[in-house]
Parts: sequence; C-alpha cells; structure tokens
Amino acid sequence: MDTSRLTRIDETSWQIEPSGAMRVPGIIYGDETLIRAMDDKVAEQTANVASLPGIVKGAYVMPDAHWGYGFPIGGVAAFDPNEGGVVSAGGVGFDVSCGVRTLLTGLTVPEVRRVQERLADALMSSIPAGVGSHSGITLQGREMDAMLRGGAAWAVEKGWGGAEDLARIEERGRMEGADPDCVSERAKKRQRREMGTLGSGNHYLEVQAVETLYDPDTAAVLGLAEGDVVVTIHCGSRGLGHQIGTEFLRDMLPAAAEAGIHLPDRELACAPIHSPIGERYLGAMRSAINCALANRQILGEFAREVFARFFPDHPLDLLYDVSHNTCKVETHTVDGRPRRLFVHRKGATRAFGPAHADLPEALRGVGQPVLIGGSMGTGSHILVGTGAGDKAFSSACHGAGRAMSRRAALKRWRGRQVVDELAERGILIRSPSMRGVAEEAPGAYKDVDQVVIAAERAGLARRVAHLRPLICVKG
DNA sequence: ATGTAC
Repeated sequence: MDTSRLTRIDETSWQIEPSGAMRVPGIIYGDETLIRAMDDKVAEQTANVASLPGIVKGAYVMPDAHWGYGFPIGGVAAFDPNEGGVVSAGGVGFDVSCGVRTLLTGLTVPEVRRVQERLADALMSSIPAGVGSHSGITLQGREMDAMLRGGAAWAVEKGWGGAEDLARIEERGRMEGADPDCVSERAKKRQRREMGTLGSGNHYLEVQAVETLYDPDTAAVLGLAEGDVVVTIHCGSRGLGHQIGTEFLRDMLPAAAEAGIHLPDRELACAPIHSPIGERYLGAMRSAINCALANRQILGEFAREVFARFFPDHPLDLLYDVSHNTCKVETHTVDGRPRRLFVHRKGATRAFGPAHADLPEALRGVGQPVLIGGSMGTGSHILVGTGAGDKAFSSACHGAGRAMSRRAALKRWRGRQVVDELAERGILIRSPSMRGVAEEAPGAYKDVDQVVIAAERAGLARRVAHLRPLICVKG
C-alpha cells in the first residue's frame, strides 16, 4: 500500500482522509511493514466502505487485512439504522460466523507426546474434514429449523456437550433474531449432512502446546499455564452460510439501487437495515451464525470423545468460542452518546474489554479472549480485549492472513514435503488433501507474531499466550 | 470460504 496517501496518526494507526463520497475516514491499524505489504486494493475498498449510508465514525481495518469481496477481510464497519444505515452481505463474508474455539485439556506436552501419532490418527478418523465431508449427522425439516434457531444451545440439548459450555460462547451459544424462514431451501439442503464437519481451506482442528506466556496472571484466569495442551477448532457455517451469502449478495444489488444507494463497487451490495431484504438477510445471517456455533459445538464434542479414549480423567473444558465473520447489534458510545449499531466484522474478532456485561463472570476481570489462528508451522495466539477507547468498536485481528495466493503456494510447495518438514519439527499433519496442505504451507502466510504485536501496540487487544501446534487435522 | 462453474 502506498503510504503517501495516508495520514499517520501514531506508530500503528493510519488514516485515509475523507474525500469524494467518503462519509467518514478510513482507519488502518498496523506497523509500517504490514501497511506497506497490504495491497492498494485494501485502501480502495476501505474508502468505498466509508461511503456507505449510515456508517458511524470510520471504516476500520485490522493489521492482518487483505482485499476481499467488496469489503476487505479484516474490515470493521458499524451502521446506525436511524441514519439510513445499511446491512451488507459482503461486509460479513461468505463463511458466516467462521470462528475459533479453544478447549483446555488439563494435559501437559509430555503426556500428549507419548500418544501423539495415535492421537493424530484417531482425531483424523473422527473429525470429518475436507470438501463435502460428512459426519453421519443428518438434519432436515423442523430439526434443521431448531438448529438454526438454537445454535450451540440446540447442540447441548441434543447431547453434544454441557450447559456450562454456553457461557463461554459469544451470544451464550444462541444468536437471537435468527429466522429459519429467511433461509432458502437450497441453503438448508446443502447443510443436511454437514453438521459436525470441518470443511476445507484454512479450517482445522489443532492440538497445541502453550509455549509462551506474555501475561501469566491473565493466563491463569484463562486456565493456561506454560506446557499445557489445548485443542483449537477453526471452522464456520459450511455450505449453508455460503449459500446465504451468495443469494443475498445477488439480491442486495437491485435492492440497493431501488433504495437509491449509490454503490462505488457492485460487490458492496447492501440494503437499508429496516427494509424487507435487510431484515430477511439479518434473519438468515443470524441462522447461519447459529449453524456455525452448533457446528463448532459438535466438533468440540467429537474432540472430547477422542481425548476421553486416551485420557479418561481429563475432560476438555471450553475456554472460549469467537466468531470472526458477523454483523451484530451492539451498543457503543459515540461522541458521548450510547448508540445501537449494526457492527460488521469480516475477518475481525470481537474484543470486548474487562467488565463488559456480555462476558461470563469468570472472564469479566480480564476481558474477552481473542483467539487468533496462525499457520500450521508458526502457531496461534490468545489475546484479551482491552476495551480501551472502544477502538474499532472493540475489535481485533483474526489471523495471520495470506501473504501468497493459493496458486502461488501450489507452485512452490508439495503437500508431502510440507508434511515431512513439519513432522521433523514435531508437528503432525493429517489431511485428506495434500493439495490443501500445499496451499496452506506456513510460508504462504504472513507472520502472525508481527500481526498480533501490531494489534497490541494499536491497543486493540493484548497478548496473553502463544501456542505451538502438535497435531493439525487440516480440512 | 464453497457440492472449487448453473
């Protein structure tokens, strides 16, 4: 990105001054290296988002951002329904409520090392992974609708996990306002056999070691100690969310024109929040959020079943579950006035600070866990929200972000070679797709450490722990 | 991300 077009606010905050149709500034967080490495298209897309009706304060961009469909991935934008604000399917993304959950095992690295190969094989055979994978669970009719209304709470009622899990999931495991009647039959049909499946691409289940603690006191509250083993799952709403995204991106284009909204880019298709299609999208998108929450709940239970075979005395406790592709109604104080806003986070994690009423009591002293997935080789990070200044409506980054296209990665690496190199470093990869592994080679990703350091310096969240992968089941 | 094109 050409930094000469930006105003540098401080070490890690850069501003695109409003010009042309922009209603608010664009704010990009990141150190100079990250900003320079970003495509100019990120700045262009940010300026486009800043021109949408009803946008409040600014169009925000996280340090791991790259250009996406309409909105940048790593973008945050909030809209006020009372000022003509819009909702945009492109502002949420195709994989609605894609997210990350981390479970504590109470095990230490040597205990897991002893069974690492067998554990990897067992996870691989119990966690459905890859394009079009199936778990054996089928849902249709009223049961599908119950899942779409109930999310992880539905999954718990059906026997996947316990009620204590729900407090540790955003929205307490169940997104209000979901309306399965707004979800097309085609979207439901695609999901019929996909509950409890990981999917493909950058989705994974990892067994990880807590390698470094940046804040041992906060880590202790989260239940993390150096040398502990945790399980992290990254996946979303599978075919259902994708179908909803596809349909509403298509249908919001004429709707925007009818509402008299000028779109600088047709990929920014959106509709007024209080319009028939805006409300239908919200009903469908919230159903997809529940689908993703239920999916991660079921996958977490599959992991519990596998671990119970190896370690019957070590139940897995849910640390937290975050979604990073959502539009949620939240109250934020803007210019001294609390306002009810529709906050779009696309490739961005909610990062509420300490004392926030939506956090479970056990976490209110430290802030919301922010779970950041890295690559297979470099590991992941756990941060907590600070709430300080309510920056970017209390949001933070979501991952490392690709540094190289899938195509370029395929030309550079062979999947088998990536698996062998990681095995030498004690990281066992299991995947149905060696092509997928090559595409996901650690070298194809940005340096996640640099991303989270930038997020911390920008005051979006603060680092608590770095996790190193031991086993990765890759979709 | 995605029954990797309807």
